[in-house]
Amino acid sequence: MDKKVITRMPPSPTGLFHVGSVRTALYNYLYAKQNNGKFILRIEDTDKERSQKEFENNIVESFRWLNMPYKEFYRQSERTEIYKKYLKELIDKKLAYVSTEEPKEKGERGTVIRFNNPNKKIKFTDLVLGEIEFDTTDLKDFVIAKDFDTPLYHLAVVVDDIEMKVSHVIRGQDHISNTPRQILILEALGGQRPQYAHIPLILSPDKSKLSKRHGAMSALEYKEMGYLPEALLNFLALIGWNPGTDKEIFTLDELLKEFSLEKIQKSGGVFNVKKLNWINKEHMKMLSKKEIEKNILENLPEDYRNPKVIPVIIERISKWSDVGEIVRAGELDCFFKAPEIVKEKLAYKNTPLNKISYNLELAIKVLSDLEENNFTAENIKNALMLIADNLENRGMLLHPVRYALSGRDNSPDPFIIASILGKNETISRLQKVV
RNA sequence: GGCUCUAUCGUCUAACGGUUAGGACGGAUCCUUCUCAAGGAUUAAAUCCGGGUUCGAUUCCCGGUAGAGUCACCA
Repeated sequence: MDKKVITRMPPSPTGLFHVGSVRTALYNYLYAKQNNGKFILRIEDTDKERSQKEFENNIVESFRWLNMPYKEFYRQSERTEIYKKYLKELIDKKLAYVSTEEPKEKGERGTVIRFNNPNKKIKFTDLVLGEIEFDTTDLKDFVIAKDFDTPLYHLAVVVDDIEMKVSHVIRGQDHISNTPRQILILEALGGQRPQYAHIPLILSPDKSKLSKRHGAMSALEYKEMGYLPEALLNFLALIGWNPGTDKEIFTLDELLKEFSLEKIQKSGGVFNVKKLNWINKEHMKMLSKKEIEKNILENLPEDYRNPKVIPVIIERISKWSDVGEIVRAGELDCFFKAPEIVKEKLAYKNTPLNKISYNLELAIKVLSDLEENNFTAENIKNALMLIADNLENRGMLLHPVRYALSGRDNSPDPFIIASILGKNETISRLQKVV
């Protein structure tokens, strides 16, 4: 009978929950859930100085946004008595000792509790990296607690993993050198060794560990930027893992089906925002019309909230905050107010202006013949193309019409713009220009 | 520097020891209504170096080199 799979995510609330941790959490979550196991969130706040409630809130909120529910929640700061019990046991068995020493730095104490290092070789099999061996001699008798009420990281982690019956420790490779220390404590306590899986780090474009100066780091910043949580998860999952097939777009459910520890990469992967944007766009395409509409409208300034412009916007964005960018760039202005027209820009290549204005009058004529309720992009296109195709170049008609309506060098095509503006406004803008 | 780990296109990656080394993002070119966007097509682009083992190494072994992580009374 296999033991129950229990995984955990142990962030310390000393900063905003960042994307590297999101991926670690995701792998832990997926592995537990696909094995009918249990996923635990454990706040590692033993450092009273650096831990802050607002960061804990940020962690919890991140999990909520990402839709990764955990079955149990713990705070190490509430478990002091438990650590104390184990600490005493260690000391009773002479596996640790109270050490009185000269403080080397300010803030250091005169007495601390040190682990009695047996100075041996520790070997373990990592699920990602394979066999790994460390000589723990150079670790010396490391400190495991400042006093009985102030346990330090390694002690707290090991005690909790024993108490919570954690079966798989899935964490970043930056923790690999912590593993021998923790195994030492684990053995002293007589606990059962979990399986270790040290996953590759997420790197900055310069290949160093991801850091703040390379852009957004915290999970919730991606929420602010209007990324979809499932897309972020999809993207992160693919750094350091792949299904072995060509499939790249995954919902959380699909990830749950396909994820496996065996296919995790050994070396670090660079965080590539362009790929994130592409993945996010693919996820946006899976959204219902209603959801898309709601999100775009929310990101539009109030006087720009016309549902008609949604089709124009959706094909130009890869995340919701891009809506604001488009507005700021003035790309939507022509739908809401008459543009400023520069006469010289009206001409297509070197077509003389009198020829242009003649073509424009032709356009006004056919558009006037269209019924108000038939004024669709499709019908406008048909009507205008009839004229344009008889010209030596379609641009001789299409360009001035588009420019007259938009006042921009680059814009959506004239048919879409006209259909959004409506018959009256379209014709009035064209007439004004003529 | 010590310890540990890693090494395929710019990036993420695929390839029972035998493939024209495949896919995706990004790039370039072209097409699709003048421009933009979206879409489609095409294309450039990689096995770190040197030895072994083998009939045959991207793949296995060794050595270099390069990179990363870590060396707290933080986690």
